Amino acid sequence: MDNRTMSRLLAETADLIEIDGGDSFRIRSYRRAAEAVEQTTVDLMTVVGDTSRLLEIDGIGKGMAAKLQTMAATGTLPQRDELLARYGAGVLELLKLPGMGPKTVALLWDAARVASVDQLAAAIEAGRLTGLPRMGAKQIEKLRKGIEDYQRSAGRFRIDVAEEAARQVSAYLLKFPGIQKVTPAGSLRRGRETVGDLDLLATGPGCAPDRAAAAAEYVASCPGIHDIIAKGENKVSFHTADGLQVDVRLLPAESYGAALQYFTGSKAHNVSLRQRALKIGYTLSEWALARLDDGAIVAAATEEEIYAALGMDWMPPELRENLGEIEAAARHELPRLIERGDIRGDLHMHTTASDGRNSIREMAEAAAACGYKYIAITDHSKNMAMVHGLDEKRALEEIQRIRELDKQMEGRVRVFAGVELDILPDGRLDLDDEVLAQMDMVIASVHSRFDQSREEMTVRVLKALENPYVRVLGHPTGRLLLRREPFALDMGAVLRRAAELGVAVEHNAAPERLDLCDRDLRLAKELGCPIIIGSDSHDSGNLGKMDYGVRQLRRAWLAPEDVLNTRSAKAFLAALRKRP
DNA sequence: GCCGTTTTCGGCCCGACTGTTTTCAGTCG
Repeated sequence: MDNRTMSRLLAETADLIEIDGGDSFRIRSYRRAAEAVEQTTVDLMTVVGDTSRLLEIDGIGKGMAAKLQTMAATGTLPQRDELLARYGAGVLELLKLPGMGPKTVALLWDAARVASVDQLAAAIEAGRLTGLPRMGAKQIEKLRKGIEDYQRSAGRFRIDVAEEAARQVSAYLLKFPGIQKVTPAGSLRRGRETVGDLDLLATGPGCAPDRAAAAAEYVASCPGIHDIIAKGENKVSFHTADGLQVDVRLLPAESYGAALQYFTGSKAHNVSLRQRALKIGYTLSEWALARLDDGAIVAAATEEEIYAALGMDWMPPELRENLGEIEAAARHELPRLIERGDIRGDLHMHTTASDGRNSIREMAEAAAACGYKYIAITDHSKNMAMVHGLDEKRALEEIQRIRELDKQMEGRVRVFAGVELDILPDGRLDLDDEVLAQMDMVIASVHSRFDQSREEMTVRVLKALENPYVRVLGHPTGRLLLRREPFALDMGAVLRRAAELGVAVEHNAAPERLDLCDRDLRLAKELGCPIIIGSDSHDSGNLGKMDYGVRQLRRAWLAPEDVLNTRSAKAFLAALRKRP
């Protein structure tokens, strides 16, 4: 059983205890443990026999350690099984409906024996909900709509999709005379690869408490709104046509910093920060940091002054996940995170030779315009027949063309010759070594066969790493965001071997991939595995999308020196050629 | 159920919005 499954079982147990009316602090403990298990870079299956290793993890005490051991041994958790037997598996899904919390689920189960989304829909149709406590006509209509939305919407949205929506709504908001500034908060600001809903914070003279009503009216008539979820004095929530929930908050300038801090989150970061505030006699809310005794405001206008009043440095939103950033900020030891401008070369791109839209020259010119000093052209190889992948002959021809163009660019941008190989199901590569020997950079990627088991996939990748010409492991998790599950792989074993061999692991920055999650990246750094980032551009207009991938690197606390392509072209090549 | 400059018991984050209330419970972020 992997960490993710253990985490899910713990989180579901928390939900079930909550429906069952259990102690709220115990529920919180399960949730905290679920998060800790999800975040840790330790593969719990390998240390589960050693209780002291489990207790080292924050949020895991004696009780949770025993539960982890039970799960590892039996594949299940008795508490969860017991509650599931009582309420049915459907109640967990019921909890995902908007406006549906544990109390309502319990009520529906007690009063109407509703235990799934389908049963709820049927109960509403049959009118069996009327007359129940807290179940007026409006509430029932809300549930009916909630079911519709739930069945329509896919859940989370890719960061680039959310960012485009944020750009459009912001542009509309800024046309209102009383709104001067709009900032996205929430998981978009923290740079998560997907966002559940979009938080936009607006401020300006028109957002003052006595004047915000007109602004709220204006927000509610934003073009493209599918339906309004809520409209208050300083908040308007709506769905866009494609199902993205947008929350717009109107805030006075004097508390903008407190609101920005609060709505950026994460939830775990905020809880931890508030506990810290209480310990030194302050209370923190979305309106201000204030003294507990007389309520006098200590800081509110900017994030910097709030963190400073708590004895901490301001920290980039990407770090705010309660993974040690609060302690580091208090010790004034926050890392200098990598930035987009630190990246000196883009190392993964395709041209018209395989499935790209532009020529080598066009890609090189676009890279120069982006400020890059070097690029690697890495078209697909022959096994990828559907994209006209290169066989040995064409690969050699392409190397020639790249060498010529490199000369013609006269050092404005160095152009390296590379290839994105396919790792065949048995671990062999699909081009001959004689050809690979002439490449500056060979990326080996898995492109097919998602039906292999975790063990088979691990063996396959480990075998490919042994080829001495392989310098980079490309999209090693096979993750395509929101489309299908990545293939299972023993990342610990793969990254450890890659580190031993000096093979770099690539974080693929294309927004639909972002295939190393921040946990994988933290693990790679811990194991000393070289890391590179590439845009996987198929289009010269795409190179700027590197930004999304860089934000994942920042979320994993990576500094410029942790990433190979922050180095000069020469130093980069030298690092790649370190392999014997 | 976890945790400790509050340390082995007694704490555990905070406010807005909604709908159904007639002073508040539930949900959300």
